[in-house]
Amino acid sequence: MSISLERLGDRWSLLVVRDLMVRGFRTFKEFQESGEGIATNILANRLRRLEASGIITAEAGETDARRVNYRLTEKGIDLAPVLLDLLIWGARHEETAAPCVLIDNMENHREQVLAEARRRWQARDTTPLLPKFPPAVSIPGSPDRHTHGPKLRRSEG
Amino acid sequence: MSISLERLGDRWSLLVVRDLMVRGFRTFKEFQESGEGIATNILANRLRRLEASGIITAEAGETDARRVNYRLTEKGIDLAPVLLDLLIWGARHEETAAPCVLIDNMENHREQVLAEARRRWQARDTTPLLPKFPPAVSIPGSPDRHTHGPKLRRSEG
DNA sequence: GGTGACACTTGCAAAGTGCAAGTAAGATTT
DNA sequence: AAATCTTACTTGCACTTTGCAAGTGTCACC
Repeated sequence: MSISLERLGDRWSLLVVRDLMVRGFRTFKEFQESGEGIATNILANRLRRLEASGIITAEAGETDARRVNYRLTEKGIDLAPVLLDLLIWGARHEETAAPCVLIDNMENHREQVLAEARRRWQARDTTPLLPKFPPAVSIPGSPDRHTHGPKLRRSEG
Repeated sequence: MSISLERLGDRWSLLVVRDLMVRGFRTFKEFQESGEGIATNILANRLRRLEASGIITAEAGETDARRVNYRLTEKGIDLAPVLLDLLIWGARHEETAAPCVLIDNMENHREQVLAEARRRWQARDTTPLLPKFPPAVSIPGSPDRHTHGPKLRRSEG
């Protein structure tokens, strides 16, 4: 586990992976403007490190050669469970923009969410897995639940 | 998720949480001598930050007042899934000391491993969840599988 | 062939980190 | 009760990493 933290144990690396995975980012500019406020030199450095670790790949754009398209490797997409758990943890214990329903959804349909993330990766489908935020992610084949109201957290009693 | 990384996004914080959770550490000295090589000032700083974030608590030892016993809070033990996934990811994709069987065990009995971690936390049971390494963790009520031989990783084909 | 977009570099100040040494307070030994 | 030891830190200092602003090189489009 300490080796994992050697690769990912900083403020930015996992955010880059997340943006690739759930927000469908592919280019330097998208990361830069994502609102997280990562400095360009750090971003460049992290992209290189992630590439060196085999977590992402970089390839020149087809239509526009200036563009560099970053993409998760299999090793990278295998980080999905970590990201999901971090998201759930943050939503449960910190102030977050993420609505309860969405989190519940992710906790209850964990395997489906992960499968969907992997599917999109494989299909090169860059539709964001998580929307801006209000609308809940809809898992194909899972019954929709109502969209409002705070819910008791699992382990609060 | 970015809030999660604000709390835990560095080289050491999650290692401290892990040592509390699976190695049964409780004191400053144990962390210091754990072999990971954390500097004492950084350790002190991280313990304070984790405490400020409500992830751990510090209380004076009962028999020896010099001793400070650190303990995970509920918020802290809720990081168990993150740690488990990081461990599994590292074992699958990086060189690790952890034997395949142990990892398989953890992947296949995820919920049981997490339940066991929580149980020990609740019971203040500081027996390490993960042994030194060779012996595999035995989950109560789960059939033992044979202990040797490399196994195919799930997503390698 | 000039302009602008994109993906970076570079320079520099500020913050964070690692190491060695020191300190304070409680326990233990004599 | 004085000396010593343990534990949990803090301090000082060199070094590294980060953040911000500005600059550079390459390509596409007009």
